[in-house]
Amino acid sequence: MNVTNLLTNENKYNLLAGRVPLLLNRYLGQQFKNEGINLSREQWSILAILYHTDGVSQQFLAEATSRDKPSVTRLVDNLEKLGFVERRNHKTDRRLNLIFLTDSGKEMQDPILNVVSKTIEKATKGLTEEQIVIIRDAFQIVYDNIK
Amino acid sequence: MNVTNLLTNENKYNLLAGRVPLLLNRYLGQQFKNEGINLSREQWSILAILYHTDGVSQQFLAEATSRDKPSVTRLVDNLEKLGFVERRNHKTDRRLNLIFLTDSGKEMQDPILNVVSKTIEKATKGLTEEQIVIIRDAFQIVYDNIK
DNA sequence: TAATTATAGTTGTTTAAACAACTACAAAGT
DNA sequence: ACTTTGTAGTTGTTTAAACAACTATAATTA
Repeated sequence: MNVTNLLTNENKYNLLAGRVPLLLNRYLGQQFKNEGINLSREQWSILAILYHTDGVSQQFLAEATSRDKPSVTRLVDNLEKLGFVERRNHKTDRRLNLIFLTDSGKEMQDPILNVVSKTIEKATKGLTEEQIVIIRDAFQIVYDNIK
Repeated sequence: MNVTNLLTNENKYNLLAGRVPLLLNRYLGQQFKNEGINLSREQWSILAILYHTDGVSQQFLAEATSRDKPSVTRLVDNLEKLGFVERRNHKTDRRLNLIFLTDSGKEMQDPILNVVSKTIEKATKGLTEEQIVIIRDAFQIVYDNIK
């Protein structure tokens, strides 16, 4: 294929980190609110890990979400205030907090996934699986380049 | 092509608005800092518009960067404090601020574009133009779906 | 012309990201 | 055992995003 210099570096930057992620995050936040779910998109990213693996350390959450430790400390603070998670001490290693879903947090799983599914289905309407797979592979390359 | 359900909706969400944009933005901020450029990535997004079209309204900047008006007010505040832009009154419509680059702001253009180019070249090393074009078209679809 | 509506921008508040500096604890090396 | 190094988490500060509420001005329309 012979595609020559269609995008400047600035265009590429905007493509990879520009308005689409910004809009999608904003849009998800609005959908949560519309459905009466009192949750930020960032808080959801933490809950999403816990729905997969409950009872992990903050360090694990930081790595899994590519955030730094202070960011996770505050997200967990706020999720704890909302009553969705709780910190428990590790049995033997007193440095670790293990983060567990509360019953209330577990009850949120279905409603949250519902909103996320509707949101992403609307957002990706018209995209082929082929496009999505290409994006996935391309983003993996970018991730490896700068991680 | 027959690719069946490779990604869940949650995976798709993370793909479009997840860690890659987060990491790329963080990485660009670090590169600016390394090069002694006292500028946030968000401030750069405003300067980038002005390097293309100097002397536009804050409303224009808001639409061009998909930010809301308060966000632009504060970005312009901070760029003004840094001495890179100035607000001027519109001749006839007293509601409008027109935002102009200062000499100091204009002097930043080359150093900034240098950092952005290096950053994006490192980040996209190994991507084909074909992949980038597919991402561009796919993101346009997503943008139209949720804008 | 006066009232209404729309547009441009600002301010207040909450939540989050990034980074530096810090405390507490565990593990390794001597 | 003691010191050093590494790991886990917190706190302080600055910058930004989102949203609501607000002021000022312009455009519309009754």
